Amino acid sequence: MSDTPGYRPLYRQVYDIVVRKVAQGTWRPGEALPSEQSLAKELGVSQGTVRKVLDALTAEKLLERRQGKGTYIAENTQERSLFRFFRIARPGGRRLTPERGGESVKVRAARPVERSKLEIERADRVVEISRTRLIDGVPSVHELIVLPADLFPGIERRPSLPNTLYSLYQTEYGINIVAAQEEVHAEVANAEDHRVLKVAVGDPILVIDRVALSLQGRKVEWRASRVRSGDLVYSVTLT
Amino acid sequence: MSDTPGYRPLYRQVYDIVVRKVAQGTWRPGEALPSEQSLAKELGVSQGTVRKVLDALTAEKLLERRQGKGTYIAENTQERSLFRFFRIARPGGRRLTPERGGESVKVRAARPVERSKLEIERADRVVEISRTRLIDGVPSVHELIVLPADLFPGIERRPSLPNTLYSLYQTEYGINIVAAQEEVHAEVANAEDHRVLKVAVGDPILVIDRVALSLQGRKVEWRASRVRSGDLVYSVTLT
DNA sequence: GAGTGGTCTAGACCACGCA
DNA sequence: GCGTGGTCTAGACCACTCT
Repeated sequence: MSDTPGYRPLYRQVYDIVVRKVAQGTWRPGEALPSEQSLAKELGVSQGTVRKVLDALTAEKLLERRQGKGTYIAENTQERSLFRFFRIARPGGRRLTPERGGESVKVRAARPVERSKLEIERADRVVEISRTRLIDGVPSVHELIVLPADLFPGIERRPSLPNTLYSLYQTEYGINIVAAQEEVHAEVANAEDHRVLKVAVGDPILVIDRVALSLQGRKVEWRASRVRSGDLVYSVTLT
Repeated sequence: MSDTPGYRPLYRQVYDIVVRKVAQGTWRPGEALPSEQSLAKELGVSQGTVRKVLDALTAEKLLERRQGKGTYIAENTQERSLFRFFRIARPGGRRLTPERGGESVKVRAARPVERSKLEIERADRVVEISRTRLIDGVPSVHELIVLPADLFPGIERRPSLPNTLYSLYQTEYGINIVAAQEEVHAEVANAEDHRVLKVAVGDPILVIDRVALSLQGRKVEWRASRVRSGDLVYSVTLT
């Protein structure tokens, strides 16, 4: 016998098959999957087993089910992505929608900290995106985003980037962001913060460090966001 | 017809029954529930329906299931509570266990901000707990905790408070904390931070504002934590 | 071996969306 | 009215725990 369980429930195998089909793009974002019945027949299992898998993937937000219609690949639409991963709000809870400010994109060699954050090799290149986001017209967030260049070929030549990058990752590069590890800490504003965010040097700044994970569990984005911390908060619900 | 669904699945009713029994203390934390079979018979539904409910409540962390043994009321033990709601860590991810520092408890009238945060009435009284927590022996977190006094009778007369208050709420007052809404922002250290946390005035401070919700959905605790932000971060995984 | 939760099946009926 | 997912049932067998 091996040291791994040795016992592998049927639904686990079905789960892996469905995840692989989504990851490989056999089904595209927004599309409907085959019905439970036809999936069950195709895979040689009961409808109940298929149901268990689809329910689990729906809980993980990879799928969406609509009674009477079908089961769909979840789309990282603008609003959905924002509400899921953009945690900046006004004190008291009102969620916000940032607008796009200035941005720049370049490809360069990875620095040590980036190799560590993204778990990539010494020789690998990265894409660096620097951008400012406005809230109610005011520059409020400055982001430095670093991606492994091999996963996002040609991204630096796109004329412009969408407000929510994750929908771009999904539709153009087949990369589904399913989770993000964030670390938040406080700093005081430096000269660049003063220039970009129009805050006084010495004012408090909220810094959010994020590593985003793909469906396959790979670290595909590192993002450091510096946020004006007068009337904005980082908001999250623990369950 | 009414404007509410008008349709109420069986498992929803069973769900409510089980939640009520836990909330009322019919079953105590750490105890085993009756088996699926006996619950099903008692409630006049199939085992599958009971299973659906118990699985859901397990996902919500109110129950724990152990194959071959039974289904148990989840306990807010020290470690469990800490890992679930204490999000302070070292950069890079290592989770920390705070130790108890000085604390003081008093009962007084509620202030306007507290009435708003806890959704209580003008005349209600509150318990105020002020305490310092140490990390690796260093004063690192200063907390101001406010509770509706009517929910926690006599708490101010306890000789000392445990490190994790939520296990006390659960075992002594029958209050299960199931979720918390947190808002994080940055400030610069004031004179009190300097005194309590030994940081320089003007250093960055992380402030965490939490409202904790009970199983019944009531706001039962408001907590403001001020955290030394040199080598500590607020760490959370978005999914 | 007895009792528990975990998996899997087959089938019935319900609620919903759409043509 | 048809096809979809959602609920509910009954029963079989498996894996785990404890005695």
